[in-house]
Amino acid sequence: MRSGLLREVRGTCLCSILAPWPWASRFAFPDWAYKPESSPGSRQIQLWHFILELLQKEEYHDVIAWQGDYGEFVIKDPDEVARLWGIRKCKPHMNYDKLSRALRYYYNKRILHKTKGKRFTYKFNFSKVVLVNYPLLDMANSSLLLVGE
DNA sequence: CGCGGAATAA
DNA sequence: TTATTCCGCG
Repeated sequence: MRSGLLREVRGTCLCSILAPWPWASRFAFPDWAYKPESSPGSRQIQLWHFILELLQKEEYHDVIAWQGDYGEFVIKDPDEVARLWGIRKCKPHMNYDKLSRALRYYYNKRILHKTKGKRFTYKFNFSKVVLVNYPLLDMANSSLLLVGE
């Protein structure tokens, strides 16, 4: 996969977070963030997977990037993110209005929530997401994953 | 902008 | 079920 960024925690493949914070190395991303569309069990690419994908690549730091608290990110260029998402999903008429509606559906699912007052800023509920994706993961021994929420 | 209902698609 | 599309409201 992505050698160099990989860590092994209780059998679960994790990738170190690519963030500018000094304490960033203490945290990690579960590998579902990098799960290819073709992998067994996964259907079409999900929006939050795509968001994580962009967040993980430094070439998009002017488009979308981590900023603020752990799990918090800012969409610096809404039109560009929408354009990229539209290309990925073959939806040429995608725009931020529609993309943001999809993000809002994540609120009830507890995958994301809005950082109120901060424009284009959302925050991942990593602890919830990880529990959902890795129900058997021993959270007591994976406190590094529980910082969000 | 940000929100969430409603209809519809895949 | 996860979006996509459209939209009225604050």
